Formats: sequence, C-alpha cells, structure tokens
Amino acid sequence: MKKKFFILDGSSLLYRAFYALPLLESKSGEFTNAIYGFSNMLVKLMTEWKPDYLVIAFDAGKKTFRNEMFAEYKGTRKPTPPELLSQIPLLHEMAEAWGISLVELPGYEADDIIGTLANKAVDNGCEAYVVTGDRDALQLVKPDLSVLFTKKGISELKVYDVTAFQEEYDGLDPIQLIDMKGLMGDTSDNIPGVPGVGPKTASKLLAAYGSVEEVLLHIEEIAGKKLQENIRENQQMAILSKKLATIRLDVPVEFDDTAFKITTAGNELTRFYTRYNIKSMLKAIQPFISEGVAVEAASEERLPECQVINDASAAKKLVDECRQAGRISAAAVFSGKIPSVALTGLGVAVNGKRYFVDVSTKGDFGQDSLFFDENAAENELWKILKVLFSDESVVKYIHGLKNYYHANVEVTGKVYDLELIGYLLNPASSKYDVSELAAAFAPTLTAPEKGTDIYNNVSWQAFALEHFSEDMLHQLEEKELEKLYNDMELPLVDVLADMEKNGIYVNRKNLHEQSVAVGKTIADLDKEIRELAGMDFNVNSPKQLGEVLFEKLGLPVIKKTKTGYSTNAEVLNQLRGEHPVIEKILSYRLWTKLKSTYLDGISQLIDSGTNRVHTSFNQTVTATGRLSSSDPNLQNIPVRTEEGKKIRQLFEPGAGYDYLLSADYSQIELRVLAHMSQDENFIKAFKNNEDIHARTAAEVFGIPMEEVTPTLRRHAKAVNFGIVYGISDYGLSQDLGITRKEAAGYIDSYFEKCKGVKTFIDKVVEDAHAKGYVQTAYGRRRELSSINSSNYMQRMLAERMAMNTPIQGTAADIIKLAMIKAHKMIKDAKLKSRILLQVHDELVLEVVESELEAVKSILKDAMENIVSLSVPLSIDISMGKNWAEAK
DNA sequence: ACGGTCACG
DNA sequence: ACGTACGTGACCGTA
Repeated sequence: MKKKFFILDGSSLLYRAFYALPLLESKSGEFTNAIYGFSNMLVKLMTEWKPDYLVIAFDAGKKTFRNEMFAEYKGTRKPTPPELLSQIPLLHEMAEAWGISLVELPGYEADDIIGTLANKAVDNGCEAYVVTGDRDALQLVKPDLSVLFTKKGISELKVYDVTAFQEEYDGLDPIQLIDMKGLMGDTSDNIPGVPGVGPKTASKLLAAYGSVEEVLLHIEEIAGKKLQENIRENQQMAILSKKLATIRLDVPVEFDDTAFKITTAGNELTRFYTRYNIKSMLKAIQPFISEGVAVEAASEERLPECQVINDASAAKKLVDECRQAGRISAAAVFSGKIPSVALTGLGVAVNGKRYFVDVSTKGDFGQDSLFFDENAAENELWKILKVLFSDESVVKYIHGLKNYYHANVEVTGKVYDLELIGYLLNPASSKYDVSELAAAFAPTLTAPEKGTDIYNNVSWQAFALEHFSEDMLHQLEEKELEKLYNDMELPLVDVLADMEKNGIYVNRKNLHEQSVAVGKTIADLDKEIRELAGMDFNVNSPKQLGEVLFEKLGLPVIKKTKTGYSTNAEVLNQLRGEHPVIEKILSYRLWTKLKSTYLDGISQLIDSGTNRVHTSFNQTVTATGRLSSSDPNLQNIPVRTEEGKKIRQLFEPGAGYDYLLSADYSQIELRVLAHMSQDENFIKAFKNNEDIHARTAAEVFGIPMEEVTPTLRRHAKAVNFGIVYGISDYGLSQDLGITRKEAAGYIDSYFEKCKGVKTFIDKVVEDAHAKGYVQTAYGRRRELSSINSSNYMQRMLAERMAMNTPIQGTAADIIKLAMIKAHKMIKDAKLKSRILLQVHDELVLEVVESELEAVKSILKDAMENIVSLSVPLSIDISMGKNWAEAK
C-alpha cells in the first residue's frame, strides 16, 4: 500500500478556522480560536486518514506580507484582525508540540511549496493529499494527488480526486483551471483576465482550444466581434493572468522522509494545550500520546485524597518527606488584620500528595480574628512544620509571601511566590489567586466547588501550586523576567510588609473634630441648595441633580453621559454664574468627598490597638508595575486644595518619633523619558538643572528662557504631561482649553524641537505593533492585545498605553529598587526611623530627631544613585510635625 | 455590579 | 464622523 503524504495550507486553514469559530481567549490573554480549529483538523486527519507523513506549509516573511495575504482572501480587503495575526506564533508552537514540520521558505508562497512538495511526494511513491480552503489548489489534482477542500468552516472535508473534480467541473482537466483564470480573471486575487469573459465563455473557449495559448493562436476563428476584439487587445493580460494563477512546482524544497514523519511527544502536546487552556483538546489528543502523559492529562480524576495531619509524628514525617524532595508547595490560611496576623491553617503538597495541617493556636481553626490572641502558645504542629520555611535546602512554592511576613513566619532560601510570578507574566490580569492561576496554567485541574471545606480547599491549592509552578517558572525564564522577580519584586515584599506593619499614626481627636465641623458645613449647604433649587432632592445623586439643574432650572446642557446629564466639576464650573446654586453644589461636593472618603472613611480603618492606619500596598494590581494602596488608599490623600491639606495634617509621627519626612523624586518620569529617548535637549536641560517646563516652553515657542510667561510654561507643562500619557491633540486641547488645531500645532513644534522624543515614541509604538507588548527599561512586560485592533479607538488607546507604560513603568521600577536599598541601609544602620508610605514618586518616613541627618543621606544615596541614567536623578526632602508640613 | 464622580501621582 | 489624554481606589446611588 502506498504511504500517505499530507500537506496542509497553514494560512488558509488558520483563516478558515478563525472565521468559523467564535473568538476564544486563553486565561493569559492569547486568542486561540484559530488554533483550536486547526487542532481539531489535525485530530480529524490523524484519526480518519492516518497519514504517514504530515507537514504544514506556511508563508515566511514579514507580517506585512501576511497581512496582504489574508487581506486579499475572498475578495475582502479588510485588514487582517490582530486577533488572528496574534495566533501565528501559536501555530508555530502548535506544530512544534505535535512534532509536525512547518515548511516556510522566504520568498516563496505557501501555494508553491505545497504544489512542489505534493508532486515530489507522488514522485517518491506516495499518495499526496493537499488540505486547504483555497480553490486554486484544485489545479494540482492528478492521479495520486488529491485535494481535501474544507467545507462548513473547517468541520468537513470534500475530497477532490480526478474523478470528483471532473464531475464538478464538467470534464475540465484540473490544470486547465489556470487557463480559466487567465481568461476570466479573479477579482479577489487581483487577477484581471480578459474583460467580458466570464465562466461560461471561458469554458466554451477552453473546450474548443484547450489552453490560453491555443486560444490566442486562433483568435480569428472566435465567434463574436466584440469578444474577438477584447481577447486581441488583452493577450498580454491573459498570459500574465494565467501566470499569476499558476502554482509553481519548482520551489527548492526536498521531500524529507525523516522530518515529515510525525513525532508527537505527548508531554509537549499536553503542555501546549494546557498552557493555552484548550481543555477539550487535552482529551482529544489522548490517542496520540504515550501512556505516561495520558495520566498527567487525566489528573483531574486523580486528585489524591487530602490527608489531615493531626499528630506530631505525622508532622515530622511530612517534614522529612519535604526535606528529601528538596521542596514544599504550600498554601496558607491567615486570620486577623495587619498588624496582628496569624497563620492558622496550612495546605502542603509534595510528591503529588496533599496534606492539611490545622495550626491554629486554640484549635478553633475557621473562626475569625476575634479569637486572635498574640500571647497564645504556639501550636505544636506548627512548631514542627515551620522549620521547612527557613530550611535553605528546601525550595518553597507558595502564594502571597507578604502574608507570611505579617504572620512572622521566617521564610528564607529559594522562594517562589507564584502570585508575584503570575503578575510578572501578565500584569494586565485582575486576579492571581490560586484557582485563577490554575485555570490559566493547569486547566485540567478543576478547582474545588464553592463551599468545599477548608481542608480540601487549601490542600487543593497546595497541590495546584506543585502542579503548575514548573510551567510558570518556565515562562518566567522564557520571558526573561527572572531578574525582575529575584532582584525587585521578591525583595520588595519584605519592605512592603514592614511598611504595612508600621502603619501611620492618625490624630483621632482632630479627625473627629473635623468630621463634626465638616458635617455641619455639609448640612448647611444641603439646606441652601434645596432652597435655591426650590425642591427637596438628594444632592448626592447625579441623576436627581441632573434633573433639577437641566429640567427644573432649565440650565444649558453642556455634556451628557451614557445614562443622562453630566454634572461633573468641569460642567459645573462652566455653569458658574448661570445660577447661584452651582457654587453651592461644587462646595457640597468638595466637603462630602472629604468627609465620606477621608474623614469618616479613614476613621473606620484606624487600628484601635496602634492608633494607626495600616494600608495594604498591593504589588500585583497595576498594569504598569506601580504599587497601589487600599484599605485605606493612602496614595490619594488630598494635597492640591487648602481644604484638602487639612486632611494631611491629621497624619503625624507616632509616639517615639519626631517628624514625618517626605522624599520625592523631581520629575522622575520626564527624566526617564530623557534617558530612554536620549533626546539632546532634555538631557542638556536636566544636566543643567533647568526648570524643565520653562525650558520646553522656550524651545517650543522659540523664545529665550527669560521671556517664558507663566501661561506659556503651563502650556509647555501640559505638553510634557501629554507626551508621558501618550499624546493626542484632542486630549491636549481639552486640558488646555484650546482648539484641537492649536494643540496639534503645539505637538508638531514640540516634536520638531525634541527629535529624540519623537523618534523614541515612534519606535516604541512600532515595536508594540510588531511584538504585541511593551517593556520597561528593566524588562517588565505589558501585553497590548488590542494594539493591532481594527477598532480605531481601541488601537489608539493601546498606542497611548504603549507610549506611557515604558515611562511610568520604568519610574516605578526605579523607586522600587530605591525602596529596597533604603530599607536595607536603614536596617543595617540600626536606625529606629522607618519607611511608612510610598506615593509613586515619593517616600514618607517617620524619623527621630537624632537620626535626621543619617536618614537624609541614606535617602539621597538610595534614591539618587540607585541607577545611573543619562540624566541625574534628584530628590527633594522636606519634613514637619505632620504630613501637610512635610511638603 | 456598574457608572459617575473625584482624590492622588 | 468618530471621540481619548496614562495609572489607580473609595464612595454614592441606581439597576
């Protein structure tokens, strides 16, 4: 029996699969529907056709080429959706996972590779099969060479052998298809053909003469004067069109008896479909993979029973097992609030087994923090187990390291916090809890149902961590993020834990007094507003307020929102003078914001034990690498208005400390921009320690520094901000209240003067389009999946993110490193002073008088010298008896 | 749960 | 013609 050689048209199948299936997205953000469809096709071929050889032909070359290729398909000239383009690298991965050769040759189209190889396979004594969604391939049909044409998307295949072809094409010889095209053309492929010749005429001519060349030799005989004339005038076109339609059979590729055989390695295949979360495929591939892997894929059913450790000897045995394995995967349960947190339960996984240990001090595990007792004796089982976390020979795979620090667990040696690693791999995700990570990295592991008891739940988490950590670390290495983890995110955990534990003192008495006073102000304003409006309503309700202002009072509508009238500050400011109530409403808004968010909001979060607020610094929230702060958010305490500053006054040094000290980077983002862009003007200005916005104004408006007015400086400042945010003329015009044209003019002259910035921004955006992600100077990555979107708005947004992220993110990286260094220096110097807050470009410390100079010099060193850029980094230090004074 | 609003860098 | 500045979190009212 002849061996079967299959060659697949990669681009046409990918395209068909993409449009046949709804858009699927893996947990880590890649689109996968085309890959899913393609995979189903492979499975179908493998089971129903049992090929001996199978290869995929694909077009090599630039993305733009691929763009055109897809764009011309089916006569639609729409740009190829980025969601499809983004799956091309996955196609390569998929082929590799299957052990299938992917044949690409720069300068040759997939069609020609397919034609050549199919024919060579036939010459080698094979039956050749071309699998494609492109009808042009039918010209290849001959004895022993069939075309499998996709139908209904890709779910069915129609077989064209010589007989089937001739049945459908009325006795035409397959190779005559190219003569057909030569005569009638093909609009979708931009092949012109002969005007006035359609399928009917072309068939008739070919039936009579056999080929384009023969037709041209017999022009005089052709019936119909107009037709004769058309053919005569378009002889060249007919020949060229035929040539364009002809699949070449002379591509320099050889039939490779070894490489073209399928060498499916089961674990690669499992890993691939696991990574992209294509669950159904994990079942479908079972017949093709070895037994060992089948077991791994079926682990869903093989979740071991949770063993509960409740005596010392079992605990010791577990310690021994982890030590011998050199690793522990653990998920912990904590109770209590910072600064009083206790570890109360521990799930452990090792060697594919899972355990649960109840380590709560009173054996009341599952109760909440009300039962926390810091004087309670340490749990006996925990005493035995905790040594694992400080054993240098044991690698720890855990989740949420900061909580361990809060619970005073000593964790040393090699530690992998999979939460942090998940964040580095995809900072755009919103959650990194174990079940979320499992869904992304180990989709065969089904998370326990809601309501599952804590023993099973936590031990499952440990089991899951052991299961997918290897894959995550592999990706960390592939994306070159290890350094970022080891030198930045991991050491930062200790710093943040200390800051959160420290908290910041709040003057409760003053806070309460302010709250009462502001409450009175608000009540008065509320009354006045209702009187001025002539009716009762809830001023806090934008809906009701809108109705009062724009319907009852008939004020002009400035702007609308999705749901109704806009009543924001910008709108209200424009309505000032139209009605006396407007002023009152603005004032009401200001005071209620202060009271509800800052006075009463923070009041609720003051720890009654320490009289301090212990914010959470979230390390895995922002897409750019910044920290965020919550419960309460101490990164948005008012500072811009006088009323707001009163809030800052409430934050004071605690007992035993003398001052709050603030150290903030001067213009760090613009300095980063100067460094990354190597723009001469910016570098010079920063090196000379000039007022950067004034310098920008001088350059952009072409005047000497002395003539820069405050207004011009303000405008230049706005442009600088705009650059950092990802400039758009519209945004700038809104900010400055100028026309869009004027804004565009500003941007033009800015780029004219700052060529380096222009070049840099263009390069960043271009790279983002090519790679689908952007990076900070330290290699932190942010995926921008909509950067090639066909939706203008989405694409523009992604481009602004592309411009902003390297700048904002690099600045965030720098201050993170500075925090680590400052924290260490303070510790090494055994100072009592300590870091309390980080506000993106500022650190707030609590200091004792005697250490002032030491602290200042440490901060200067740590913050200014942490990295050497092309421009100096500079910090301003100020201090006072409260946070408002330290500004 | 979501949109509108507003506080910060 | 379209309609946006980048990154966050908390509160309120409304669905």
